[in-house]
Amino acid sequence: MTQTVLQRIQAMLRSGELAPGQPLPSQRRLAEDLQVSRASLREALSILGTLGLIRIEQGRGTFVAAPANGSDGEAVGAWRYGARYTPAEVYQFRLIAEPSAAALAARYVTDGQLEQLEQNLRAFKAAAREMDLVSTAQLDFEFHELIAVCSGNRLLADLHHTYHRIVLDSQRLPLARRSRVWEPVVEHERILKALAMHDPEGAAYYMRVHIGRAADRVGVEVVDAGA
Amino acid sequence: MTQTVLQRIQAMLRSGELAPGQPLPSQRRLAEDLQVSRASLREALSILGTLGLIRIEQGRGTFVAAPANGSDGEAVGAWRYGARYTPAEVYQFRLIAEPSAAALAARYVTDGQLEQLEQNLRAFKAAAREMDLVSTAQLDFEFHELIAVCSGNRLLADLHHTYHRIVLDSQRLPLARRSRVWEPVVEHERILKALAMHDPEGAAYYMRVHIGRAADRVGVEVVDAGA
DNA sequence: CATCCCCACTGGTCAGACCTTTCTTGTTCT
DNA sequence: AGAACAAGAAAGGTCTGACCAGTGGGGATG
Repeated sequence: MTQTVLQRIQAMLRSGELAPGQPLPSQRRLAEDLQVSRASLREALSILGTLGLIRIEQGRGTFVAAPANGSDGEAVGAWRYGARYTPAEVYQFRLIAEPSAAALAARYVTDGQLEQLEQNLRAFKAAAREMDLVSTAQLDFEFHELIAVCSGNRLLADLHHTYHRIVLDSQRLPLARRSRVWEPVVEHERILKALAMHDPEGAAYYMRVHIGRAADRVGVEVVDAGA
Repeated sequence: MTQTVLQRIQAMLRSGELAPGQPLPSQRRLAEDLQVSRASLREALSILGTLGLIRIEQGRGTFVAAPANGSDGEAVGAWRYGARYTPAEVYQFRLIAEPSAAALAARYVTDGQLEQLEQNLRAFKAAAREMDLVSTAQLDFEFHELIAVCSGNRLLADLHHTYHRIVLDSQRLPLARRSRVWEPVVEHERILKALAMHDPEGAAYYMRVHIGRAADRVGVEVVDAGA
C-alpha cells in the first residue's frame, strides 16, 4: 500500500503535474484521492521528504522540492544531519578508492559476477527510464558495492558499506537532477564494458569520470587527489 | 518526533547493539520502549527500510539488514563477526589510499604539521639507530597517521586508524628485518621533503614506493591496482 | 509417529480524535 | 484610515485502538 502510494506520488512529481515549489494537496485530501488512510499516506510522504523530493512544513503544507539546481551553496546545505563527514570528503574518498577497486575488479571479476552486474544495469536502466529516483539511487549504490566485492579486497568491500551508511546516515540519497538521470546509466555501461573486457585501466578511468560527474550532479565540489 | 525516533534507531544500529540479521523488537514493543505511538515509529521504520538499513517482513519481524552479500550469496556469515583481513589486502588498500592522502597533504599541510612530522622523523631516526624495533613500528604508523590527518579528509584519517587496529589485532607489527631497518627512514625523509615543498605528485610517488617496499620488507606480495 | 489445525505472534492498514503551528480575516482601538 | 490584536480555518504532527493478513510453533488428532 505504502509502496503503491510512493510510486503514484513519484509519478505525479515527475509527470510535471506538480511544478517545483507548488503545494501538494493537503494530506487529508490526498489520502481521500488516493483511497488510502492518512497514516499510510504519511509514511510515503515521510520517505519522499527524507529523500528530498518534497518539503513538508507544519502549518503550511507540503511542497514539491525545488530541483537541485546548480545554484551551489544550497544543494549541499541539505546535508543537515551528516555531522561527521562532509559530502566533499566522501566523494573525494570515492574518487581515490573506487577507480582502484574497478581496476582490481577488472582483473578478478567472474562470469557470474558480470551477470549480476548486467542484471543490475538492466534494472538501473528500467528505473531510470521510469524516472523512479528511489530505485535508481538504490541500484546505483548496489552497482558500486558489487564492484567493490569483485575487487577481491574485503577492506574495499566493507569500506563501501561503511560510506554507504555515511550517506544514508545523512538521510539524503544522492538523487541526481531529473534532467541528468540518464547520465549515470551510460557511465555504468562504460564501466561494465571495461570490466567485461578485463581492462583495468579502462575500468579505473571510466570509474574516475563517473564519480567525478556524480559529485557534480549533486553539486559537490571535490579536489581530486590526482595520484 | 519521527525524526527523533529515526536518530535513536540509527544510533542503535551504529552502536552495534543490534548485529546484522538480528531482529529488532516488535513494533508494539519498540514503540513502548521509545515512548512513541506505533504510527510515528512506523514512519521511521519505513524510511529506514527504504534506505536499506533494515529489512521488514510481514508476519516475521524487522531485521537489521545484512551487509552486502553480493558475491556468491554464500559467504554471507563469513564476516558477520569480526572481519579479518589478510596483510595483502591491507597493503593493497594502503597502496591505493595513502599516495592520494600524501598528495592531498602536500597541498594542505601547515607549518605546524610539518614540524610535527619532522619531530616524528627525528624520533624515528633515533629509534632506528638504536634498533628499537617496537618504537620504529609505532613511529612509522604515527607518521602515516599524521599524513592522513594533514590530508584534510577525515574519512582517510579515521580509516587509517581502522586498519592500524586491524594490523595490531593480527599481532603482526610491520617489523622490518634488521638489515633493512634503515630503509624506511630514508623513504620517510623523501616523503616529508615532498610535503614540505608542497609537491603533490612527488609526495604521492614516494609514498607509493614506500608502501610497496614496506610490503616487500614484511614479505607480502601485493597486486598494485595501478590506477 | 506423522499430520493437521489452531492460535499467538509478527507487520500492514485504517478511522477518528486531538494537538501545534501558520496564516487569514475581521474586529477593535488609536 | 491605519495599525494592532484576536479568533478561526486549515495545514501538518501525534496518538489511540481496532482490525486485517501473513508466519510459525505447538498441541490435538489420526
